[in-house]
Amino acid sequence: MTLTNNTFIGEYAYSLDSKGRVNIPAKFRQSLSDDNEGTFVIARGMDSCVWVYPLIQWKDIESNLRNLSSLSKINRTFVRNTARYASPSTYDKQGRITLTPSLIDYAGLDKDVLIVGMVNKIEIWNPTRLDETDKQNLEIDPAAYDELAKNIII
Amino acid sequence: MTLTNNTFIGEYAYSLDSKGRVNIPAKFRQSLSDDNEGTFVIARGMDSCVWVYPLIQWKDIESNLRNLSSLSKINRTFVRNTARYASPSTYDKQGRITLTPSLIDYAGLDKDVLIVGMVNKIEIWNPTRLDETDKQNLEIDPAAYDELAKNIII
DNA sequence: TAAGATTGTGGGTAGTTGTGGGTAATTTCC
DNA sequence: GGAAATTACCCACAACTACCCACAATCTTA
Repeated sequence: MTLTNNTFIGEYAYSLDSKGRVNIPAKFRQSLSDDNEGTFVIARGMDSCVWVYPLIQWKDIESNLRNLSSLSKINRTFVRNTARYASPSTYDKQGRITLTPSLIDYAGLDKDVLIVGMVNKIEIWNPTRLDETDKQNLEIDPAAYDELAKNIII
Repeated sequence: MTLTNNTFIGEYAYSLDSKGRVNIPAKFRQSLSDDNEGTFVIARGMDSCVWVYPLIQWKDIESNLRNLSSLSKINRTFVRNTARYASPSTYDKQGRITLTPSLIDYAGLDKDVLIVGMVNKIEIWNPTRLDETDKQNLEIDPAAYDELAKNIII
């Protein structure tokens, strides 16, 4: 069964090898539309994880960044922080992408990693860090959930 | 994998040699469209770094500058500061461009440099200075940053 | 249940990339 | 016009990356 294109759900426990490669779950690869040419863009997540975008999704972000004038300091900072840690990565014949040392370090990745579908992108986590993040998020203000409920129907 | 033409993302730690040459990352060179004829224009960045534009991108900037009337003092200052330190540089067989002593001095470049993709241009930094700039930018008004992020879905 | 196909993981090899230095051509200055 | 200094071009090497092959475990299908 193939879901909508470029849509990722589910969780997978995979491993990062000595060369910095991680497998992209077969289901995710099948969901990736052909115009991505087997390519993702990896970047720093806002939590301490790696974000993996389909190439065409990233191109949208890129074209938004391109329209920000560098005369404004805040624009420069924003573009730099977003683009700096991003890098394209095409999966190999075995279905793996290669992560950059910088991102492996940022997300604190070790051998065991958790791959999480986030609908329009993918997250790669150190399982321990995800646990910790989960615990912190239990303390979320219930009012924030109410705010969210206005925007989404479940 | 070829991304969009003349688009640069990612971060690279390279070195400036005794002749003032820096390598342009292979991925950046591959992204450069043929009509640039292997040429970049280097200029003073607005932060303390060197800006590197693809030639055709620079030509756009030039034509914008051309349209600024010299009747206004700020226009004159801006045009002068932009044009004054700019100079074209074609990469050699090894993929390196040569920087001018003036720009090396302005950006405080030493042996180790950091090359940052800024989507439509490239920045060359002294790593120490970039760290300092990063720290200063943490004090940026978070509201302004959020405002910016709101318009770009990441 | 058995055979075949698919999926995740590990490692070897050849080509590419970054870096240093040498030589020839060009420019500058006296 | 000639010498010195600068610039541009070329070669060589080491490190790294991307590609390829192999195998084991799992899932699918007959």
